[in-house]
Amino acid sequence: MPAPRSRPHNPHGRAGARRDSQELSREEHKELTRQALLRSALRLLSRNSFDSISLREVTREAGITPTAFYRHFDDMEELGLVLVEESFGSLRGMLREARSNPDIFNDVIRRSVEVLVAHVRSHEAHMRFIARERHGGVRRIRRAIAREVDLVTTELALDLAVFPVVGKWGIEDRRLLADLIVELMVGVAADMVDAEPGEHAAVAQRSERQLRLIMVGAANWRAGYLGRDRQ
Amino acid sequence: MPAPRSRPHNPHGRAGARRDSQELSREEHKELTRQALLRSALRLLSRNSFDSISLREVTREAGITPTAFYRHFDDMEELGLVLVEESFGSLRGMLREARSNPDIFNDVIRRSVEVLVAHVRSHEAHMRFIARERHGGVRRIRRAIAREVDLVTTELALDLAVFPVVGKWGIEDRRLLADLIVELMVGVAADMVDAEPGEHAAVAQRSERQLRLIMVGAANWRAGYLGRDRQ
DNA sequence: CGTTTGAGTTAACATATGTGTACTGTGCCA
DNA sequence: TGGCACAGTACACATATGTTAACTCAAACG
Repeated sequence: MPAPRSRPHNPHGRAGARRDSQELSREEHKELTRQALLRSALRLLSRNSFDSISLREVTREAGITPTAFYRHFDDMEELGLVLVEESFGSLRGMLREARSNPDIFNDVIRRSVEVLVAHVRSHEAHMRFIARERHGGVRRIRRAIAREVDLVTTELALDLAVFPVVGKWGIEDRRLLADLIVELMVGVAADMVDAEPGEHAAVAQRSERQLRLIMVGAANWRAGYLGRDRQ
Repeated sequence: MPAPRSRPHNPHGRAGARRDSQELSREEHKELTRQALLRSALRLLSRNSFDSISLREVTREAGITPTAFYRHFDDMEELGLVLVEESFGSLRGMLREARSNPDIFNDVIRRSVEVLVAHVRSHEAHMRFIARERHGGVRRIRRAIAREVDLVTTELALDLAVFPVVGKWGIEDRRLLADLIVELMVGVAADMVDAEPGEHAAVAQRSERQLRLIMVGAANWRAGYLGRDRQ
């Protein structure tokens, strides 16, 4: 018995990571290891896809026993759904904010891209997770992400009403445009998390120009949804 | 011993799937089980992501023993890379063809979308695989897909030279546009494999309109890459 | 201050995985 | 026709997984 069972409990093994049990209430502690689990999952998810990482890996990374996992989540899937929520938590509000103050419509584009870029930078792991699982292997997670993306699209479609030309379109057509824009932005986020940090600026600039091109198309769009373009 | 070991070899268990060993040469047979492995993998990949399916699952589905796998591929990864090749095999040629005959430029759009939709329909499993693994968990596969997408983009950028307005742009700007278009198309394919077959037409129509909007933007684009849109 | 609660532990289970080694038996070629 | 190549098999291995059951022991509560 080289290491006698003299450490028969040691709670908050690494989970707390800040300080020991001192001056932390019981539920504060629980919340802390819950966060540790989420962050551990996120770290593993930057290398592997969701349905290939195991419950045991996550707990190992978080510094707790496999069985303790069940104190926090029923399932790995449940943890994944929380990650989806987290990922879209702040983004939606920030994007809407970037679109308000419609002083100069031109700048709305640049600001939206800036917000997205900033969000990708500060929530890189989350966004990589979203990009990876958007069409990934776990049905419920795919659905959850689709729902969130849909919300963003719907909001954008509504906000587009204040734009000069587009504002006169029907909601259907504005949704079409919103869909195009959101799709582009998701693509940008996906490209960015795969790119080197040094390339972020280039990706951002490219997508800004593409967004601008779309807006030119919108400004010159006519004759409704079946309008022929005037090549 | 209810089932005595009286079946001590039985090659082509299910792999052949057509007929028994009769009238099939040795290497024809090998090719057949190779195909069986690829198709089995593809079937599993419609439900799970690549790095979560196991070698054993694939062989089980194909009707051979796990160890026989190594007669065909070194690795699951190698099998994955073959799937990437297969997925882009016919698509690229068909797309280029759809863009040739630039009689009426307007129709090029509709025809391109048609080709894509047809390809998605006839290669649904492959396209789902691509959509799923484009940002998926396995590095080398991601890279391989990126390379293929890049080729498609480059080809499109070149072909855009024959269009009336866009043709006068520099290659850089044409690549920007090509990139936008390809990104949209990949998104369409991804949406389509997730959608019910009944919705295919709607998705196709939506994307065609979006593509048209982009072309309107291109037609009215001016003052180079920093041009301000004329809202 | 004694009791209860519950986050975390250890131990054990049935089952799954990738891969090595040794085999078998048939299609093919000399 | 005899022998070899080799696609496929059987068996074994170390290791990994999800989950159950019974526990410990400190914080929170009466």
